[in-house]
Amino acid sequence: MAKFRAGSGLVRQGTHRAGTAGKDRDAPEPMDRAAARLREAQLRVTVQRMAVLTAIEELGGHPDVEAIRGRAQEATGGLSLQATYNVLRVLTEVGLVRCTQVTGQQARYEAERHNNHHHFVCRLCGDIIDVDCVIGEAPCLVAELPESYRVDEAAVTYWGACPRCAPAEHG
Amino acid sequence: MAKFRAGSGLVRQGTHRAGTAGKDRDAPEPMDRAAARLREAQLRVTVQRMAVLTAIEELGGHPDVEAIRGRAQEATGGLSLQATYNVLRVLTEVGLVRCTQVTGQQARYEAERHNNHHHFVCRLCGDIIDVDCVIGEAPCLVAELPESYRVDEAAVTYWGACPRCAPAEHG
DNA sequence: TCTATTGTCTTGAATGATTCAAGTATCTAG
DNA sequence: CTAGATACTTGAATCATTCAAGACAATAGA
Repeated sequence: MAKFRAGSGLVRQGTHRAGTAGKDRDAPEPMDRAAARLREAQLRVTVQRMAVLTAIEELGGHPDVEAIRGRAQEATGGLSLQATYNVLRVLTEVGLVRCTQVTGQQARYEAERHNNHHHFVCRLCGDIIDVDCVIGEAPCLVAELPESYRVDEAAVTYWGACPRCAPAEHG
Repeated sequence: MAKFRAGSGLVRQGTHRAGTAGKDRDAPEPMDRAAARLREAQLRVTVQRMAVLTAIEELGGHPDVEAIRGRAQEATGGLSLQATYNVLRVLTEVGLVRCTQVTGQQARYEAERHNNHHHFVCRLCGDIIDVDCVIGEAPCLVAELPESYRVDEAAVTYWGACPRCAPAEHG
């Protein structure tokens, strides 16, 4: 869990005092990618943002805020809950991460991969799993709605029991 | 807003002191239907449950807890928030009403009509509108999931801007 | 490299929907 | 009509999320 700081690594930027820390020489690859992503999105590059973005990518799946914060703290040494929320909101706004909020659960996040997938939610354990859309790019978008409705997204959520919980469901 | 009580009306039940109030002789039709529905569902018939069920049906659309309580209070004269939640949970459990919870909004309820429809959600005003499924009974249920996953429902949510909000969206 | 400006982070408190708990009132079977 | 079970009321608690003010850091410009 190598800690890192905002300006470190291959970042070509006004401030170019490379190796300030001296100990994070071999860690930075994913962090630098995160920094590049942030710049592309016109966002300020901060330790917290890099840590959160990297945490989501490395955790995989659909972690919640607490899990993301926990992972990000390993890299930053301390990340406030508020900052976690702030960063997640910003990252979601610019489309770097995707927020999925399921009935009665807290928000969950995942790295945006632009592959138009949907979600399976286990009613028992609450786990969320990606499901590729078999119908195509925009699945059920052929809704019978008047033209006056602007539809920009169709989200499909499958409900059921996952393999681990399905056996226990018998009763 | 005629108030009513549990045993009133055409209810054939142990307690048969009809006309206790004497003023709600012509109102009871929807309430009695509610009472019948509750009994069919093996639930105890209470003023609060009848009022909530009737409120949801008469309100139409997708009212939230507060709206339902407000309407139900007109009939009961006073319905606690807790009771509203309790009743809604029970009614949902037995399938008399359907709960729809959308990202970041409070829960909304609608009368269950068993017609397999989906929802359009306006990103701006949060309004929810029913959308009939064009593909058929079980729309996108052909998910590419391993057999070990038990899928029992596929919910499609369309996101966009409703007619009232769409014009304001132009920036 | 240094400084100013702007935006972000931290801390602590507030919000709001929902739920828990204890006591009272009501429903239903007998 | 009574007993027992269940539901309702009141009041407090929970939990994710947000608001607000001050401390701090990142970027642009000198």
